[in-house]
Amino acid sequence: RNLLPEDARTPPETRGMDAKSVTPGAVALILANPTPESPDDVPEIVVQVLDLKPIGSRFTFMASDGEAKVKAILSTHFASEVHSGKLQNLGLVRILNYTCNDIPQKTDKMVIITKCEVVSQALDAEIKSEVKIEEPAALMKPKEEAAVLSKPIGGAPAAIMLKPRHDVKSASQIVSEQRGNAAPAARLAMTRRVHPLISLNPYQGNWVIKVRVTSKGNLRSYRNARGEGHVFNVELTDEDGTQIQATMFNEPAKKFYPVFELGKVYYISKGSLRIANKQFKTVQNDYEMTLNENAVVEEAEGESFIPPVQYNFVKIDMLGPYVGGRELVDIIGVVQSVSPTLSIRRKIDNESIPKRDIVVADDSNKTVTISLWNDLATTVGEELLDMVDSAPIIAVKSLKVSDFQGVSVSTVGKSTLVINPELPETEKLRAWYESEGKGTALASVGAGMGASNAGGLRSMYSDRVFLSHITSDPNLGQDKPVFFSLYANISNIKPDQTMWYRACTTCNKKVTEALGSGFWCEGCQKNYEQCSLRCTSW
DNA sequence: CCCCCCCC
Repeated sequence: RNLLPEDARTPPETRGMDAKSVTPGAVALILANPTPESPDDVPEIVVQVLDLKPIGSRFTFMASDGEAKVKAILSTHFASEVHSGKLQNLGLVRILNYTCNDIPQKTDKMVIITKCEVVSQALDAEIKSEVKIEEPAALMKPKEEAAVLSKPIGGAPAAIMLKPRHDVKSASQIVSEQRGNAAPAARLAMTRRVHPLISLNPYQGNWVIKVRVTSKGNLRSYRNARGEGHVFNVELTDEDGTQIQATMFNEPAKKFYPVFELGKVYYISKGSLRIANKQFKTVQNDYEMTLNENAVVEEAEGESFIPPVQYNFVKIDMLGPYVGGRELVDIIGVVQSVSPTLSIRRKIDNESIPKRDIVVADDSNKTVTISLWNDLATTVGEELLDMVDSAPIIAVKSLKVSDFQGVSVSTVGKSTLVINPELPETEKLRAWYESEGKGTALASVGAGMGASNAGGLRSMYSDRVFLSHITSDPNLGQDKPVFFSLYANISNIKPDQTMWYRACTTCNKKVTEALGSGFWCEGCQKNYEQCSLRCTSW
């Protein structure tokens, strides 16, 4: 392990906002010490930010010391610094902790910055040093690192002496030592450095992560064309807030199901990573993890707590694009009504499942029906029924959006519901409800669509339209009416070739709007309150 | 390798 001697480091008290330039040789310093154990092992490193750009929810840039450059990626939690304008392109940042993403057979190194501070906002130009240096020490193989001597560059520390590390113990080492009876494999894993989740990749398997179980799925069995088996998923979150989904199959699924507990913290090693299928992604990570029988999972004791749930609330009037999709949504709203519990018989196996419908409203001035299932229907639903008169606010995580009644939502196995959550949104909603919502007759988000579609084509979004209960499916032919809803991109609909008209829900013939209300159907010779929307071509 | 999640 490569470390700077104490006197080569800049004392923390001199690390201020006063640095006006980069640390000469900074890139070489980083690459010579690719995985510092803690911020104490990181010398003064100030780099200039070049080519700052977003990649997904994160930002990358080229970290420049005026001479050499290295690709850098900022942990997700620095995104706000960029958005706020504090961290700017051409600005200076002091790197306080980092880890290098070491992909074998790849020459381009990447520094993952886990801690940094802004030293200066954008300078006028890119800093370019006149000094030429030779190959950075970085290109050496790990075994050769032990005796690196860095070159004196400008005003940089004269010599970078390296010493074996024995002075700083990582938390995992301490835990490891306290647990002398751990399995040898586990103990070995523990003595290694804890990697930030963001640094993991499919090409390098030698890591240990320290993560909290922030979602635990059921141990399910499945049967399909490829065979049958058992499967079990967890969502893991590290201290940077990076998340990954881990999957176990068959024996490992059974083995680890009782090991992983919601809210507990674990050291994990010897898992494998693969590119996550975008279609089924439940967390923000390009990769997903598989744990097989060789995986090492060790609880970090004394660190258990139920983490604050991270919500991504969708306003009720914005549920449309999620209809029929796989993406689950979170909703926060005021409970307006709670139905009795019903027993629903599942078609596939005749099993009875308790269900309860509740109606919630939010400050988009819309309501939506939420179907609660199982425990959420019985226990939680009963609690809601008891307090419905006080208009409780609920936060529901992981809801499936369907087109029933135009738009409605339903809990799934992993859904959670919190009554009167301590969130800023709760206060906002309460204020809205008291001042406005309570005294207003709010419409269901699905009203005017679905069975009660009387309004024709509704354009809710700039790039798409919501069509509900179209009575002709172009795949089935005009004469075979079906009922379905969809969101279609406007670009897929050719306005000049498309005729929209209102059709009778009974005979599917064109109807005319009746005087007063409803629709007159010539075919039925009857007045209807509802009609459907039909299109003659796609 | 799952990715289903119930009923109208």
